[in-house]
Amino acid sequence: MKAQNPESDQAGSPTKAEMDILQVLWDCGPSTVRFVNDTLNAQKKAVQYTSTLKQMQVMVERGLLLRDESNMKHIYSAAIEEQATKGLMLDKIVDTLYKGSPSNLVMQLLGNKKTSQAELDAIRALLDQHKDEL
Amino acid sequence: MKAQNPESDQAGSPTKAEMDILQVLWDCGPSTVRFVNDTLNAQKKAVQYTSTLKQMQVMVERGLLLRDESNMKHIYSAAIEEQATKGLMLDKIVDTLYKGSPSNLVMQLLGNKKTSQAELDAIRALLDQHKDEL
DNA sequence: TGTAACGTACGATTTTTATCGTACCTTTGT
DNA sequence: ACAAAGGTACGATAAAAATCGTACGTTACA
Repeated sequence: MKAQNPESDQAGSPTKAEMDILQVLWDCGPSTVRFVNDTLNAQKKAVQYTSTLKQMQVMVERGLLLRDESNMKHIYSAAIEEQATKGLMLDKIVDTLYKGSPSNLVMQLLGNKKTSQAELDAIRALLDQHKDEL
Repeated sequence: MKAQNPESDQAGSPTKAEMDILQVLWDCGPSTVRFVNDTLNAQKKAVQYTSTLKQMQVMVERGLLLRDESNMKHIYSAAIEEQATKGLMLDKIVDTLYKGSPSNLVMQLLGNKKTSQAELDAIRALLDQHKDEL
């Protein structure tokens, strides 16, 4: 049986467009549709105001956003944590692309020409730091 | 102007369903639709034979698969490299989720409870090995 | 030889995501 | 009072991705 109450459903992974919106809210905090739309357009995403509005309304239904309607200009905010959300998405990537093994992913990263020396050093530092915490 | 010849187009990122099919071909080598479909179903993906067939036909059009029609049972094979393809997908993840910084991604991985001690050790070993190669 | 098993072709449809137009409400300045 | 500016609601539609049914061809073999 399907859940009666959509509100209580587990929010599925955000789609691409949804992630763009969430990122703005994570970066800038609770905002109006106007602000989010302007930000997206400033970021080279040409999109109509009503499209963004609609997306955000849908996202409220999906449980991805919260909406404060006490003012005429509704204020939207992310209903899910940035790190937790990205963590889940990364988990899925690790599972589907790297047989569930994070080290396989790191191997890919190391072999990737795009990963700069500075980044490699940073990764190493992270590992060392993490080691100390054990 | 749009390319006249779809064959020559750059294959866009594979979709979810397409990745499932590609993975089978990467793992098992050139195969028939029947084999791919059986494999998917054995992996808990309930999907009809004709659906898989259609997908694979579309993927040939998209340049993701090659097809040998010399036999009645066509033999399909991946037209793109596994590592290269996954590398591109990972790049996109790094860009959109981690501001283009691989170390940010690794940080997430380290903080992730799902990453076992053994995995952490493996990652460290990779780093050490990589260091030696410099 | 004819029928069951197994293949491909291909259109149609469903589902999911994304985009937009139009109607209409509220605030503000004149 | 009312027009302009700026909001929201909501249905329609487009675009993308995924699924499937049906028609039809070929092979194996009883």
